[in-house]
Amino acid sequence: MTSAEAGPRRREKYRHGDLRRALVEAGTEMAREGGPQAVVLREATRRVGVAPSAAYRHFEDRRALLDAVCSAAQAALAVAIEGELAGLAGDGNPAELARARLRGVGTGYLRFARAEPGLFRTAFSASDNLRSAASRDRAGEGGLTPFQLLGAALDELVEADVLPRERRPGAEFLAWSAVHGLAMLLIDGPLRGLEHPEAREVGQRLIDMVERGL
Amino acid sequence: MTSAEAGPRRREKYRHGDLRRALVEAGTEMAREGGPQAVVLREATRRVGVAPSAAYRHFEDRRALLDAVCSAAQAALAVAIEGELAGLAGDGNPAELARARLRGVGTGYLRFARAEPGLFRTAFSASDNLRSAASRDRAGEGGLTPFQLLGAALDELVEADVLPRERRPGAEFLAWSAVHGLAMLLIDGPLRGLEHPEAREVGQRLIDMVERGL
DNA sequence: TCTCCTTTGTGTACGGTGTTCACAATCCGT
DNA sequence: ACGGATTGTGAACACCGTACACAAAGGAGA
Repeated sequence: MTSAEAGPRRREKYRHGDLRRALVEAGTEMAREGGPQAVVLREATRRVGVAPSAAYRHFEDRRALLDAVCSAAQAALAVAIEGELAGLAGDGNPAELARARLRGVGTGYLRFARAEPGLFRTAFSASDNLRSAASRDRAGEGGLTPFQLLGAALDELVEADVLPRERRPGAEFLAWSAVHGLAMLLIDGPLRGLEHPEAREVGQRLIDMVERGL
Repeated sequence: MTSAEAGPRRREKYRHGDLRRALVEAGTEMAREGGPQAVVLREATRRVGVAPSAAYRHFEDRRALLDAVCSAAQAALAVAIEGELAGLAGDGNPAELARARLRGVGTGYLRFARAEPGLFRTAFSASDNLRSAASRDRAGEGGLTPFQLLGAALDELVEADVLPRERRPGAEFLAWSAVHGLAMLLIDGPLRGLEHPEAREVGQRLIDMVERGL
């Protein structure tokens, strides 16, 4: 008990314990509120209660922090898609189930984009991040990234004989393009402000187009 | 001739003449090099040779400058699409020409995205800008914005009896979604670095999907 | 032509940001 | 218990967007 008088309360622990995770969580919250632009290194350290330079013990860059947040956002998207898929029950017909699962990936994707626009934009903020899309911390509970979930749904479609096998290679890029583009239109573009029923309808219509045209 | 000795050469004209346009041009060049993030107000004034605060005589905000650059980028995109369309000659069959024109809009869009990724990203940087997409300074030589060019192509498709009239309303959003999404994949996403022949092929395949599924 | 007002660019200043670096506190293996 | 590696601190730098008072230039009316 050297100095227990009314000095400014000492920090409980000099070491934080898990500063890296805390910073990513703070950054994720900021991304949720304002997109990738809003994840500000100094603000993150402020929220965690730590000096700005402390972040550099765990991230080389602001960009590195943003990449971690980006991964977290992609994982959240994967979880949303998994949630959409979980409610699907096969009524015996495997072809119909496979189709429903592909639609589920699309609607889950769009639902997440509208529910969490900040996180969604962050998940796809430009960087070298998206190159290796197959990483554990970009995945959901099942261990699959959003991209891999889409690929799996397409594989099931082939297995159920509804998508010709020769059309399978590269099909994920076509489907992904369509849904991702619509998501952008809905949150940033001219379709912003479309309310739930209309947004849902145009989403379903787009997925119809993909199903028909794939 | 009050002070014509060896003083530091006076600025030729105190008034710049057309500072606003000069700033937009500088900003556009920076956007071309590094996307929307790279259009920095101070740097623009530096390139033009003017004090930073001078910009505020012509733009309320950095955001206002960026919006102007964004409009210029959209106009450039419109010109690129028009260029793609200009090479098309009808071989008598109006249905085939209409189809070719729709494809032209898509390939022009994708070509521009790959040729000018910085400008492309800037053209669709998130803001209130995209809401009123119909403005003269977002248009090409023909006075139509990229969005309106797509709409016109779809109208021709209806006129040529290849797209059923009841499917026309809202179709631009479906087509735009697909092409825009692919553009994003090609410049920022997992398809980055795809070279010309492959990129062109996946583009054509996507447009096939749209044509079939619309 | 002179004067006065409006427009447009200047200089300075403030707060915020990312980043660096020497230093201090803590933890951990020996 | 000790000594080195790890992790957080504080001060500093350069840069950014923005605000404000001031000065230079131009134009309208006498």
